[in-house]
Amino acid sequence: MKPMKISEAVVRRLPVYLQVLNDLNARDVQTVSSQELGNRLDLNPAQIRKDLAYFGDFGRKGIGYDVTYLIEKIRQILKLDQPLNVALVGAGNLGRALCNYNTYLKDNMKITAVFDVHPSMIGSAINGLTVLPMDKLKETIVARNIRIGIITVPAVEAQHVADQFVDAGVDGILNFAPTILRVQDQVRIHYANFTTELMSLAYYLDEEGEEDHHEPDLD
Amino acid sequence: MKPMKISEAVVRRLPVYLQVLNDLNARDVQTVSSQELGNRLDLNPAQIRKDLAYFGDFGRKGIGYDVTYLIEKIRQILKLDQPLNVALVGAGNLGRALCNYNTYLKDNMKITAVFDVHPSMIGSAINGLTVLPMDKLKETIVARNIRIGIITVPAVEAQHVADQFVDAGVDGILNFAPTILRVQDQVRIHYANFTTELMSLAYYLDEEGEEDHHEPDLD
DNA sequence: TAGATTGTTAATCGATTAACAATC
DNA sequence: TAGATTGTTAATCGATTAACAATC
Repeated sequence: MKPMKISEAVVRRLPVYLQVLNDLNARDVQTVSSQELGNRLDLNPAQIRKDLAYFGDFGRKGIGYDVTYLIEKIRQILKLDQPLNVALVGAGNLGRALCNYNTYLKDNMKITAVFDVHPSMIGSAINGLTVLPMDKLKETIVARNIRIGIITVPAVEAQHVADQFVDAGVDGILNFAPTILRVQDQVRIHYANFTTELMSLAYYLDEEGEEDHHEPDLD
Repeated sequence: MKPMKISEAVVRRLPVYLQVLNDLNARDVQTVSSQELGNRLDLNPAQIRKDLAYFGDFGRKGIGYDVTYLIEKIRQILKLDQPLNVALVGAGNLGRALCNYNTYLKDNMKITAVFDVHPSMIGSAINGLTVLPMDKLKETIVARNIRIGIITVPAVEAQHVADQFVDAGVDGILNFAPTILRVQDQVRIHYANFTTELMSLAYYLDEEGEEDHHEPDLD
């Protein structure tokens, strides 16, 4: 257990490594080098080695990394080797889509409670879960040991939901609403906002065209 | 038109500035300082000023930034002042949720075509759009001047869909499938993967607890 | 004028990359 | 042994922040 501070950039790359490793594993690849991983991810091999070395000596000089072993190790680092209960507020289109994605069962992360403010929603079932009213939020989160809250309500309601999550004692929030949330420092917030993503993508349209995009006619 | 290279970090902050500015605008705030924006976003005011100064002199010394003017300018920078047509492949739960989010009409970005491989889906309507078969993809993208493709299919199909998007001539792809895509360099790919987001969030659980989280009993 | 706040330069900080001894 | 590849140190690169003259 090294007391070294790991940068957020490193932590964000770990799930991506895991993604590629799972893919290699599914194709029965036994061993992979940082070079090979770098190719697949458009990342510098030295960076990958350095990232992994923060957490231990997972590779073998002259050989590379054992795929299944590295998967196991990264899963441990990300705490995916133990169950993680998640609650979701907002049983609209997006919320329901996420609930149905409980494919990530294999990663031990599971949405175990769904809430909504709308009386018409309450009591309906989504992928085996009954939608609960907001006044059951705190007791459910405590009783089911829920650590993370997902917010899929409209932007105007998001802060209010966040406050209730924090009050109920969650440690992290994943916010899909297009708004900034203010919470106590010890609660971590990640944003998953596709509008933002789409906007930054829009910036780059034609951007490369300004350099040398004079397509030679190939007829 | 300065020939300066803008870093990706800067571009990714612009939509977030826009979010906050729209919020201020909705509450009839006329003017905002970098200090105030920094407070709301947990960002250094100097960074905000520097980010904006890459694109022009939008502020007034001693006063701050005019909210509506800055919104207009950022929208121009992100090319949100002109229509941007988007196509989506994968009319499952998530795909339908995104189509129904065409709230972002006000930003001129609009999903104008939806495709799916499953015959059972084809012909059905989602938020006014008819789901089309994949063999109509290229002609539709060309005909409707679609610049961006959204992928909401399972991971194993994602690369194939990406190839078709690239072949049809899109400039950017927003990929929701949990897999890395390989495309020609001039096509830009952004990833919107909540599993990844959830995993990196999981890493931080209890992390702050190791520092000094000895909650003083307050009874 | 005094106070506030920008745009920008210089200083600092941190992250990425190159290079290489260790070793499989 | 020769070739490959790690883990790690040092060098480089780039991004963030501090500081301040300009000016509203």
